[in-house]
Amino acid sequence: MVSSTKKRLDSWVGSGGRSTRQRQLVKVALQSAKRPVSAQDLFLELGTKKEKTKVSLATIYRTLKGMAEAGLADTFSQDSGETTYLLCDAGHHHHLSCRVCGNVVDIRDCGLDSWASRAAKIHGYSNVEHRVELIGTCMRCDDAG
Amino acid sequence: MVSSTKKRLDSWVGSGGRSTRQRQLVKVALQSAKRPVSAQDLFLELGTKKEKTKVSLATIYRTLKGMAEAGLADTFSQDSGETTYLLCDAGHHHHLSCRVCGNVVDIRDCGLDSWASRAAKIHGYSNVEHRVELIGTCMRCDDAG
DNA sequence: TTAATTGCAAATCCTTTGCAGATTC
DNA sequence: GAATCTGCAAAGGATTTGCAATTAA
Repeated sequence: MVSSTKKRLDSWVGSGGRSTRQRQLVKVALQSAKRPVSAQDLFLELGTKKEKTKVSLATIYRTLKGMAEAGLADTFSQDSGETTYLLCDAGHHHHLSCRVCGNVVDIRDCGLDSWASRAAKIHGYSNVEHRVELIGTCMRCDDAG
Repeated sequence: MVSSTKKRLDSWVGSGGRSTRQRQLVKVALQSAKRPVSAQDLFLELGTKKEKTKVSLATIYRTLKGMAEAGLADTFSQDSGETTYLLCDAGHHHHLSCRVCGNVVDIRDCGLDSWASRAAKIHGYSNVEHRVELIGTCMRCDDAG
């Protein structure tokens, strides 16, 4: 189980946000991740590098939250209770992730709107949004396994 | 955002589990809920009733977790961080919930398997599962609003 | 009887916050 | 220089766990 959300609020990075060493580090680290990562993950990663890349956990939490609220990242709730983040571009899309390695690819043009409306209408629900997650095995892991 | 899972493990209620006052109370309370409820919700609800229906928070957590693992309940991760539970029957299904009142109805026969496989194949993923959430406004809330 | 279960309180884990000092614009 | 950040440590909130007492079978 895992779920994602996206809010759209251009406070923060969009307007008024300042460019600091730590925010750059977090953004870059997030960009190079191919799968959702948690604040703790980034904290370890950044803290390990020999250079002066250390960023406090509090700042990482604040930065990730800000990016999510700005719509720059999608969030996922892991079963463990922690929240993970993945850089993503705007617009409606879903995620297809590998059950083995965790890699995620975006699915655009899902084409499920009419299906969703129909399904909802049957139960008397209107104004439907849908959220989909696909979990499979990616080619590489399939070959390896 | 909100997500659900279901594991299937017949430990617990299925085999070896004992029938206790507190487990009955939790089950009944869950049955009468039309929407996902948290351990805290049930704790308050049970603790409020005048009769001797009080169950400790720890037991409620343990019971809910057990029911989820036994496949008797679906779990949802709220944005707030808490986990909510909803009684559900077995088999593949999705949830359509009302964004206003939270009521949930099950969607069976989703018919999205081939759609999902196709979408996954395009990206080289095999063996796909899909998870869907529909969020709309139910008839009653639509009229009221 | 006896292994399973409960309650309570302490312990975890993840995340948020208050605040003083460091920074960016 | 002023409004924003950052870091640290303390605070929070949800959930889990250790353990002695209780209870179902």
